[in-house]
Amino acid sequence: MDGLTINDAAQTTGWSPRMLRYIERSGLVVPRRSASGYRLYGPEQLQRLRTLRELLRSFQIGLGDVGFARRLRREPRLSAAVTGWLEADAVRPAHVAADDWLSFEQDKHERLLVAAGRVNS
Amino acid sequence: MDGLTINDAAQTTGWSPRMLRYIERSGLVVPRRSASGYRLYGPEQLQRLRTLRELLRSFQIGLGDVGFARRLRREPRLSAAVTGWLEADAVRPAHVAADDWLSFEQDKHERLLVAAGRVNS
DNA sequence: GGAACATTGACACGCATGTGTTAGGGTTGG
DNA sequence: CCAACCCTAACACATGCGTGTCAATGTTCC
Repeated sequence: MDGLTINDAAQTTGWSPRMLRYIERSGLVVPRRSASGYRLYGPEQLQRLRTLRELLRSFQIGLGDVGFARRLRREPRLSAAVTGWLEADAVRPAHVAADDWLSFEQDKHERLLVAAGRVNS
Repeated sequence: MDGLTINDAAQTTGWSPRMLRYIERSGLVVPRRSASGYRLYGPEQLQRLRTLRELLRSFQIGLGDVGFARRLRREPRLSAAVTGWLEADAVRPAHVAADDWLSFEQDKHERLLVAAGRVNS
C-alpha cells in the first residue's frame, strides 16, 4: 500500500528510474518489493535518495566511493590496513633512530597485513 | 645520492615505471627529485610501494579507493556527511516513535549537510 | 661522445561506472 | 480490455582508471 512506485520515486528524488535501479544494484538504497515484484520506496528511502544526491554533488564523489566507505565501516581489517598504510606518511617518531626507520616501517606494515589476515599467497 | 631511480624502484617493488608515475600523480607516493629532475625513491617509499601493492591485491581495491580513504581522513566534513548517510541505515532508536522517524532522519540529514558547510546552492 | 638511462606528453586499449533507450513481457485499475 | 504502469535484459555511449608503448628530448657516466 504505502511506498512510491519507481517513477514516482524518481520524480520526487531527482533521480531517473534507471538510476534508482542502478543504485539498488549497488546496494546503497534497496526498496522492498510488492507481491508482484514492483519496487516500493518508503519515505525514509526517498529521503535517503535525496540526501545521497546532495552528498555526491556537494563533494564530487561517486556511488563507488560511498560503497567503499561502507566497506570501510564493515570490514575492520580493511579499515585497519588502509589506515595503517596512510599513517605511514606521518612524521617519524623522535625516539626511532634514522637507521631503524626502515625496519620499523617494515615491521609495522607486516603487522598490519598480518592483522588484516590476508589468506592469499 | 641515496634513492633508487625509477627503473630500479620499479624492479624492487613490482610496479612498472609507468605505474610509479601514475601513483605519483595520484598523490599516494611522491618521490623527491634530483637536481636534474630524476625521481629518487627512498627506502620508506619503496616499502610503501610494496605494501600498497599488497593492500590493493589482498582487498581487491583500487588506487582511487585509497585516495578516497585519504580524503576521508583529511576532510572531516566529507567524513561526517558520508558517515551520517551510512548510519541512516542503522536501527531506529527505540525512543523515537515510528511517526517521528522520518522527520528525525530528515533533521539529522539537514544537520549533517549544514555541518558539512556546503556552499553550493 | 655515445650507450643507457631519465623526463614529459600523447595515442591506445580494455574494463568499469554512469546513464539513456528500447524490446519483450507482466500488472493494475478504470 | 486497454492505457499506463512495472519488470528484466540488452545495446549504446561518454568518461575515467589502469596500463603499455612510443616519440622527442635531457642526463649520466665510462
